[in-house]
Amino acid sequence: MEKLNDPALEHVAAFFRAMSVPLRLKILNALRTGERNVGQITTELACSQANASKHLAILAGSGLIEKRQSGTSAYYRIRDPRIYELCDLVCGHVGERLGRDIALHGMFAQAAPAPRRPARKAPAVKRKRA
Amino acid sequence: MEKLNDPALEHVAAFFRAMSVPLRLKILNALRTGERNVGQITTELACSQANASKHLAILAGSGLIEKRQSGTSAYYRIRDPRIYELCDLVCGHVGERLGRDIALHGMFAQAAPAPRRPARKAPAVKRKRA
DNA sequence: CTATAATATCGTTATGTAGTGATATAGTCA
DNA sequence: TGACTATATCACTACATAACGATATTATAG
Repeated sequence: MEKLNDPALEHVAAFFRAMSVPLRLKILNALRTGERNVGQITTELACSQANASKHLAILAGSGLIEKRQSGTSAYYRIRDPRIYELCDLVCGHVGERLGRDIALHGMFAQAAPAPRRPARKAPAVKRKRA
Repeated sequence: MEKLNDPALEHVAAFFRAMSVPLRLKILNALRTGERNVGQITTELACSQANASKHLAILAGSGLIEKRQSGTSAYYRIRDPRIYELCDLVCGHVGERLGRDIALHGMFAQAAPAPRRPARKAPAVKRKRA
């Protein structure tokens, strides 16, 4: 990594950015056991169809997953299972760091770091933001 | 990673987020050969002191680096060198993907993905944003 | 062609954040 | 003590983007 020029570094950063959203990690996780279409992801992860579609597109654009169209359905699958090695590496690392005494798959549910609030609260006020 | 609850997933995502900014990758890279103080980072990476300080703080907050105060200087160092294994893994992955024919440390400078524009263009217009 | 179903996309809002210049804070030395 | 140095922090702007609801697009079935 030492010898990377700026565009290359941007690609590496973009890769990490693709993995930096919980819902996308959940999607990758769901694809562990095989390909899924958008509807299945929407159901399994209990998110909106629009959101699932968007994040799947982002993951595909980042080269993490691949799309296969079949009729009106779009099936997505992991492009390279080595991604999971990476995830597990990070999980181990993170697990070590926070809660040296708490197992990673246990529940360290006390210290949620900024729970990603749900956005959109006021219905429509047309730019009030004073 | 399969068994992670939401707070844990957020931590993993936060880890990836910390690595998702080119300047921060450069900082980690600069720390490969040993600890550096803020001034050295500022000089080596040709960035502003404020920016260097901020990103160092972010990396420290994410647990990727550690701070050691010495007089007026603040020295930062890598907390766990295994980070670099991870970086190299990703670099290899990214390198494979874009430009199967171009070496990673070579120059694939043609396809810069969103060059991260410099922000701040107009000096001050006081909320015009119509 | 029409209806239906599955996805993708659009317009919106709220929020996060990288970078900047200016300033505050703290340690060192005369 | 005051000047100097190193770092941290502040206020700000520009921009990116996650989530939403609504709509457009596309393919299949009848």
